[in-house]
Amino acid sequence: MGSRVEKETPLRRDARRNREMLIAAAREIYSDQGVDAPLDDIARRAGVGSATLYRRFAGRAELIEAVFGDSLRDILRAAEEARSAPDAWAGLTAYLERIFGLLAADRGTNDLMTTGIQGVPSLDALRAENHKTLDVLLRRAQQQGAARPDVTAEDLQFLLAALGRAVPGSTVAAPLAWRRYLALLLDGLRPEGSHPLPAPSLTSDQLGAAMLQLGKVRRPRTGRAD
Amino acid sequence: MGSRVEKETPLRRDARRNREMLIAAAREIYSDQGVDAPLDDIARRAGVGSATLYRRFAGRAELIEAVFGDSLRDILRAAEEARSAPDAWAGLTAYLERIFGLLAADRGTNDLMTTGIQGVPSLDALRAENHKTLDVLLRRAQQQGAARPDVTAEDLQFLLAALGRAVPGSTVAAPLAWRRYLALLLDGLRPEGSHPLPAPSLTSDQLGAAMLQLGKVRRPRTGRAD
DNA sequence: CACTAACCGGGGGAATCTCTCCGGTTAGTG
DNA sequence: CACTAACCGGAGAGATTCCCCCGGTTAGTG
Repeated sequence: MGSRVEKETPLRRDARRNREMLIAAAREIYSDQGVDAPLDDIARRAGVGSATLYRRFAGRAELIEAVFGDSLRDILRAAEEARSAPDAWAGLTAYLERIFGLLAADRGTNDLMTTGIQGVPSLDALRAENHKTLDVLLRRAQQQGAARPDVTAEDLQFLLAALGRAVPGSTVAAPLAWRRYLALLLDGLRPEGSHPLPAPSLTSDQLGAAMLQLGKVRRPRTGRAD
Repeated sequence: MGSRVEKETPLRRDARRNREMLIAAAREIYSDQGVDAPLDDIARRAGVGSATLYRRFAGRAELIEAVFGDSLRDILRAAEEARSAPDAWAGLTAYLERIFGLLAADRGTNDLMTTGIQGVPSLDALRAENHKTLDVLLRRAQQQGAARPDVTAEDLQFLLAALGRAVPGSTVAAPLAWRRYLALLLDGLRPEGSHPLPAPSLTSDQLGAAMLQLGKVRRPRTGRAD
């Protein structure tokens, strides 16, 4: 993986152009179909052969990194910013609303944030930042009496992934339905009328394992002969 | 798809035996891997050729029906029973706990109840009964002041599917973690400290479409969505 | 115990997807 | 404008999975 010196051999103009076309095509297709979309589809959409795709990117993870690197960095910055809200609950709400908006708008971003995709450096950074943000805001909200004290950042991450994963389904018919479910989730996090939670929260490692599983869902086929 | 069952031609003994072996094998494999497991795997586990499987069952849906018919009928009865609880909230809680227990224990049942698999008659009956149960219990709980008035049965079904879909992931590392998340969800449904919900609830049709999407991870056929 | 309709498993075609090989083409330079 | 290293796309190998065809086998009957 050590191709740290790409600068000394600049790509020829046609190669560079194809690389851009591939990234643009991947961005569109990922947005519609998610990051599991066939790589051949992406190559075709870019108007190049599949060999060219594999020549420019070692595999799916590297293409994802190229496509989402920038937008993930944007989210990262938003997370950092959210942490500075004086009213922690308001900050948490705004942050989650922003995240859900992204999950609803782009299937690829959704896959990235709700499953345990491995091998994308920017994604690891985002996950760490996301955890930190939720942890900080939740703790502060708890101190401020706005959030129930027995809920953890891992709980929030799990629920975010679980709900987020379902969002694209509802988005087809009702683009803004996610607001309703996020509001319901948030109300469950408030201290008023809360009942003690059973079972311990997931550990960070357990959460990672759970999210890895979330991605491994293959589609059930039921009607084959149509 | 008129599969008029001809009871007048009873299966030969070897054929009947193979049929039972196939159902038993499918039950085990579905439980581990979900209902999208390769049919060839099931045939191999049953010790027969794949042709035998296709000879006994028209396709995946018919095998699912044969495997889960009985257990689905059990759930159906439990639903009917839950509706008669005097304390609607207690009934609702008990019902959801029962459902989540099943979703956590069996991946096949999970697929059946959290996605929009088509072509399985028992499943359609179960979905109808499930909706009715949630609707009745929720309304009664609202009248009794135990549930917030602005939540609908469709909301509950959506959240049930969304959370249920994520349960198997957490089950690997922490078998009882789902209790925690169900408790959190339930607290969000209580009237104390609830805030008005934005956006309208999904309609029944929209919910159906959303659940259909939950199962589909990959793109449809060549070209358009079906 | 012989007969035959029903049954059986393996093998293979078709579709899909990942990744590589190879002969032809082109960008950039002297 | 000629040269060549870099680049290109199509074709295809290999894997996976659904589904059916075909020649051999067996359960049940007279």
